[in-house]
Amino acid sequence: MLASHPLEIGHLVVPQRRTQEHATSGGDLAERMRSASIRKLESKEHVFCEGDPRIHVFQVEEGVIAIYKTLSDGRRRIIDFAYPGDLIGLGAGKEHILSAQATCQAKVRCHSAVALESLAESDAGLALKLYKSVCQELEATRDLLVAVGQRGAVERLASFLLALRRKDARDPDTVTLAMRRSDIADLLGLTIETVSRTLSKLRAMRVIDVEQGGTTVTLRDIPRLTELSNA
Amino acid sequence: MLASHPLEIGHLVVPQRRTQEHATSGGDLAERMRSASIRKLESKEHVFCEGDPRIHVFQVEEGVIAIYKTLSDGRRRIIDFAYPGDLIGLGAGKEHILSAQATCQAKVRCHSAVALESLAESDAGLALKLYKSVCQELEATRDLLVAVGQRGAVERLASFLLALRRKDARDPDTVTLAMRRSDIADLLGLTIETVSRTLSKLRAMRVIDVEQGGTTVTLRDIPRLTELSNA
DNA sequence: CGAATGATTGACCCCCTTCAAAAGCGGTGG
DNA sequence: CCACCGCTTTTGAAGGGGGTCAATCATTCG
Repeated sequence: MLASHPLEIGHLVVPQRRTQEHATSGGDLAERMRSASIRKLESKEHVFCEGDPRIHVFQVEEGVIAIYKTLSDGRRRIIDFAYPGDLIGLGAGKEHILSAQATCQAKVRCHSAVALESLAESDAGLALKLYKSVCQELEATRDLLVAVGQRGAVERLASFLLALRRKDARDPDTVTLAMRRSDIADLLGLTIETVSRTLSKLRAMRVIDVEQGGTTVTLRDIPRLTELSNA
Repeated sequence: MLASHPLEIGHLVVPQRRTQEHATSGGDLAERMRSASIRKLESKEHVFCEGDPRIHVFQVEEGVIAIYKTLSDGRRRIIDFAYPGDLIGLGAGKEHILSAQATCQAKVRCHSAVALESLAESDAGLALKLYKSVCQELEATRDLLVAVGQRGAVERLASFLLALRRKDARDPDTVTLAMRRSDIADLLGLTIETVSRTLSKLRAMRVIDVEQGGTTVTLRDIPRLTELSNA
C-alpha cells in the first residue's frame, strides 16, 4: 500500500482550493492536470509546509487534505479541508503561507505552478477560471468565518456537518468524517472534548446518528440541523 | 456636506475587496475607476444589501465600509472592513451574498460590473489582476479566521489592532477606530462589553492608549501586542 | 493479547456573556 | 450657556458554556 512514491517532490508549493468545476469546464487546465504526476500520502503526511517555495500546484484526487496555519504558541488553525477536485497551492507569493497535511490516506496530482501562471498571463480564459476558482474559495472561507464566529458549539458543528454534506456529495443524508476529532476541533476553534460532547448532544437530540467508530454520521433531521446552524 | 448625491444607483452590486495596488499597477482599470461616479454615504447607510442584483463594483474613496452577512436569528457577522482603495462588489454570482454598510461618513466610486467582467474576458492582464486581488482578499479573510478562531478576547483584539495598522498606514503607532464598538464586536465574534473591557485591559497593561472618545488608539508596545496576538 | 492512538464522558473552574446601571459625548432648543 | 435627550461607551455583578484535567472505553496493529 505504501510502496513506491514517485517522490520527485519533497516539500512544495502553496495552499488554497475549490475548483470542482474545473473538471467539467476547464479545457487546457484539465489537460495539464491529467498529465501531471500523482503523489500518494499517508495519514498526517504533509503535502507542503509554511515557508516552502511555491513550486507546484496540487489537485486532490483522493482523501482529504487539511489546510492550516501554525500559531506562534504551537496551536494549529485549520483553514479548510480540501476534497477531491479541489486545488491547493494557488497564490500570489513565491512561498506559501499555509501548510497542507493529509488527514487520511490521500492522493494529489501535482504540476508546475510557474507553468500555470505564465500560461494564465496570455490566456484570459484561464486567468478568469483561476479568478472564479478563488472567488469560490473565498466564499467558502467566509462561510467558515461565519460559522466559527458564532457563539455556540452546536451552531459550529451544525454548520460544519452541513458544509461537509455539500462537499462530500454522495448520499445526501450521510457524511463521512475522514479526519480526526482534533482536526474538526482545530477547524472550528473548539477542543476535541467539546466536539465529541456536542456530537453526542446532537445525537441525543435525534438530529444525527454516529456510527462506525465515529467516522460516519447520518443526518436524521436536516431542517432542524439547518436551524441549529443559524446560517 | 450631504447635498447632491448623483443617485443613479439605489441598491447595488456585490462584496469583496483589497486592491490597494490597483491604483499603482492597474492601467485600464484605474482609468475606468477614475471616470466613474462618486456616491456619498452617511454613517450606517448601506451601499448594497444581500440579495440585490449585482450591477456595480465599488471602490472605497473615503471612510470605512463594513462587509457583513446577516444570520437567521438577526445577528450580524462582519466579514471585513473595506478601506480607501479597496474594491467591493467583485464576485461570480448575479446577485450578492453580503451586505455593505458605511461605519462612518464615506464615499465610494461606482462603475459597471458587467463592463469590468466582459473586459476581463478578453484582457488576460486585467483578469490576472482581479485574480491577485481576490487572492489578497482571501488571505485577509484567512487571517481574520485565524484571529476569530483564537480563544481569548485579548488575542482577537490584538490581531484586530495590528490588522488595522497594516491597512490604515499613516502613523505606524496610531490607529483610528472609524467604527463603533458594536462593529468591532460583530467582526471578532465578541460582545460590545467585552470589546470595551478588553481595550481597557490592554490600556491597563500599558500596551495601548485610548483617546478622543475612544476612536483613536495609540500603540505603545507593538512587540508586546504582536506577542499577545499570537499570530 | 497488549500497546498505542483516538474517542467519550465526567468534574471543576475560568472567561465571556448577560443583565443592569452610570457616565461621556454631541446635538438641539429654551 | 446650560438643560435635556439620544447614542455610545464604560464599568459592575452574576450566571453559563466551554476549557482543562483526568479517567474510561473503543479500535487498530504489531
